[in-house]
Amino acid sequence: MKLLNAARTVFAEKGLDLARIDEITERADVGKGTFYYHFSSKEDVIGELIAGLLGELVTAIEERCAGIVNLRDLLDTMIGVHIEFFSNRWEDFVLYFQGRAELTLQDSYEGLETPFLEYLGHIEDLLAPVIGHQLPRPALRRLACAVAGFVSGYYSFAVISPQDEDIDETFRSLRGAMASSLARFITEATASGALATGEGARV
Amino acid sequence: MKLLNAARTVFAEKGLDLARIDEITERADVGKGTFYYHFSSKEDVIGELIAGLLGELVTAIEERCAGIVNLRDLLDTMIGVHIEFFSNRWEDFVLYFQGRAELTLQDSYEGLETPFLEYLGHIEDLLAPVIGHQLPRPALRRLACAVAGFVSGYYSFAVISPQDEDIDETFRSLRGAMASSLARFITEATASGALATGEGARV
DNA sequence: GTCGTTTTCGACTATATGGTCGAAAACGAC
DNA sequence: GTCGTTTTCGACCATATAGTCGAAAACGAC
Repeated sequence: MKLLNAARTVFAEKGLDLARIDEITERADVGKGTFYYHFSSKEDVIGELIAGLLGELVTAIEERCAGIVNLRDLLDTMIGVHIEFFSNRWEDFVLYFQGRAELTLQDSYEGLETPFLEYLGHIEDLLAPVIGHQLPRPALRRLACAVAGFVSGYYSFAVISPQDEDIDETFRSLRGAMASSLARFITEATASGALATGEGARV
Repeated sequence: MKLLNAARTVFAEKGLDLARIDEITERADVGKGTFYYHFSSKEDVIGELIAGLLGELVTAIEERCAGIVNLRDLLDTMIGVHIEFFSNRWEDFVLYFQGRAELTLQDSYEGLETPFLEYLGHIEDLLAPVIGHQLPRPALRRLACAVAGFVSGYYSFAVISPQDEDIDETFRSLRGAMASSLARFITEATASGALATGEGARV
């Protein structure tokens, strides 16, 4: 929809908080009333946008990762899906990242947390059967966090490097090394009992 | 200073954009005029806060990493410094993360980029002599991005996991595995020529 | 204790912006 | 073409908040 697209653009440009409804409606070339006819508030659009985005991402992950039984392959594919997904969708990456940043705050936008937790949940579900050991939920969650965090962490930092314009290309070239190292990371962390021990920390 | 501390707290609570000057001055228990006597604007405090934070972090990194010649040890120490630094400094981590999120936007706060680039620069300078191969600057930058991104990426995601309250503890337990895998990541990426090749992508 | 300087104060201004609302257009069934 | 429903419109309201400013307090040198 015209409004959602305009919103996506403006949010990616100004950030969730500083984006103005007026600017969204202007870009979408509709009256302000139209906006409030379709959405109940600013929070509402943000929620819809992020939920849609993560929904798509999850679908892509599920589709491409189904049936993979090898940890390294799974991670490689997962990373690959992220890269391909965000490739040429810069606005969506910013949205994803901004949404995540909101979550570190005390009062983030209503309903932002749920889609992110679902997203993590799906990653966990894919990881679980492929990892040798039987892991408790919280440990799995930590691994899912590591996977998602590593990918977006690198991506987000690479971004502020001005001389390096073709991030996707660069990222793709690092993908293999990253998948291997993540797989080893998981294998080692699991085997060493670091995760099982962390268990006692507070689960 | 009272004002800086109040500002830090409020920014970490509400986010850079939504934090109100009024709330900062109230918390600091000073008049509004006092704020504007010390800082020229909201941007000004943000800049000062982030620059101070990253300066401290860089100092800590330099101190602890000086003289380490082994890649794995260097990474382990680097990660360790980050963990220790942000341990019990939740507000500062949020600030760091929010600041980074701002950088993905078109018009981020004036002067936020510089301290982050300096921070990356220091990481690069430590990494460079320890890596076997001679790498071009942009490739080094990518590695620095990976290190910083991985650490904060995991940290930030782990945060939204509600059942897992002792993040620092958990993180500490994963530290070893992470350092090894990052070291391998770098070694492999360098050896495989992925970074050198990425060179052609746009350097 | 006086006087110049530094620092503090909070009422006030200017403005920006989320959200409302009643009227009008567009649509579509008949 | 008429009438009820859906959708659009943008002027308008209420409010929040960054930043100003003139006056007063605090300080400190002598």
